[in-house]
Amino acid sequence: MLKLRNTLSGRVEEFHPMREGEVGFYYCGPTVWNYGHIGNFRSAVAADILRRYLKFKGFKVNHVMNITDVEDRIIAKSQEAGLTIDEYTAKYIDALWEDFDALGCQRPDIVPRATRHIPEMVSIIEKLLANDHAYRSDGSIYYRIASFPEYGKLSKINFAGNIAGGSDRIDTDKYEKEDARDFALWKEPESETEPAWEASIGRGRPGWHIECSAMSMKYLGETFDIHAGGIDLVFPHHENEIAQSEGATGKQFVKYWIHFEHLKVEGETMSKSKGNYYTFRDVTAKGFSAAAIRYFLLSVPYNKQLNFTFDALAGAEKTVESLRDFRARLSEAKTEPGNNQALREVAERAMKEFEEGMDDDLNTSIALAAVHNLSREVNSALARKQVKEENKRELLEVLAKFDSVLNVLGEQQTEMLDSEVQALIDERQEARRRRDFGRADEIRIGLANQGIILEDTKDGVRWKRK
RNA sequence: GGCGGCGUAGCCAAGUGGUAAGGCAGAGGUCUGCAAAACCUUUAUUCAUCGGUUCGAUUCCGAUCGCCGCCUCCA
Repeated sequence: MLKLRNTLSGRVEEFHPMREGEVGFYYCGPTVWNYGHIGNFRSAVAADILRRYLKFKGFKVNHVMNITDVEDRIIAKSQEAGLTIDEYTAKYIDALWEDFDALGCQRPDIVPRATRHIPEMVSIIEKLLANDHAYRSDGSIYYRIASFPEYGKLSKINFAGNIAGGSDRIDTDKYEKEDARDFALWKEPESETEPAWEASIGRGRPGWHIECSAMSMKYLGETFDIHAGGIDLVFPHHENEIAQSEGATGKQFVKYWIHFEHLKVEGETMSKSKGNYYTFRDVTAKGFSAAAIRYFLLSVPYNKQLNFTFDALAGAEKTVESLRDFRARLSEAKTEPGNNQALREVAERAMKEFEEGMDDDLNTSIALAAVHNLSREVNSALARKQVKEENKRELLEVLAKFDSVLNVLGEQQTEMLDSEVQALIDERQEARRRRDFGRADEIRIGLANQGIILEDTKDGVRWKRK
């Protein structure tokens, strides 16, 4: 039974979807203007693991991920560049999909964009105006937080001694609001050139929060199962989504709120001024593989802060390589017919431990320990020729099942060596038979320089690309 | 100032009121012509510090120190 920590209750709860066998899953993805830093991908990979594990458990997942493209900073930057919103965001969105693919994150089923859902947002704002959850002021429309007593139920923020009381970070004079906490649903354009839409509620553009209410409810219904995102979105973004959605429909908006913890870099906050701000592409440019980055990012449960260091990443690189070697070794192993009962039990236990770990609020550390234990025990059995045909088939299935969630093993190498290289390998085997080790080593070193690593085993020569 | 999280071996870290998972790195060994890979053994008398509760605490409580996050659009 899958259990998840629900930010709403603050507890780990059993997960039961509203509809048998089917899950509505909305993930607040990265914003375009700040896209690409390695922290974005901790969240993206965590969302991917959650989605993949739901499928592992047999659920059909309707996965929606938004890309915010109407937001003050995007508008400012696109105007600076003299571009439309679509022109400005296009290259970031392309880069986002490239990086998603590289990291093995499945693309969502639906990727709605705010600019394409203005009527849906306007419709919610009309409802909120009609039932007094919203008011007009100075050409803009604001949400009246005083009208929604449950406001704060997600973030548990204490407004008495905080925002309402006058945190010095709130500029109360900036807007004509009834209450400093109230937030914009619809903003009047400040200039002629600013992007704006004509609507029944007036000419303007949406506030940041309304898009997620509109788009998630459009594709997943007024109440849906899981809404996920980075922990920094808890307040105000998700809190405001609840106020908007529940204010408009009178129904519970989301059953399970899941929030992904942040990444630290070398024990500190990642920031440009500290010089420890890395994008995914910075890291791959240093020679680390996307698979290793994915492995590292998922190696610690999503609800824990993870400390990003290059030492740890180098470790992840080795770990992924050895898991890939393990799968290759197993699938290439020459086995005899039959079934070794002890190994059947090893496979069953690994599957059980993997699933128990993942069921416990997606504890990937436990799940990976199960994978490593399996790898060690099976490698040991392989060395002793104890793996039979049935075991091999079953163990490869178990590995494939694990990797349907983890997705770090990648495609299996099916490539054939070209005849020239194969001839060298044959020549080396012949040289070894003659005990001409000078020639044998010469060939091995030569091929290594071409990126082909040879390993001598009892069953012959294995090769792999470095 | 308000609220929350964390501090476990060289590094990344899981975890629990009953005596410290897993990975990387290190050491020794097996195998090998030598490697590589793999396997075996080994690496924290101890879980930031100081108190308290308890038969027993790394785990619960309190204090202290350090780090991180949210409190305006930052995953």
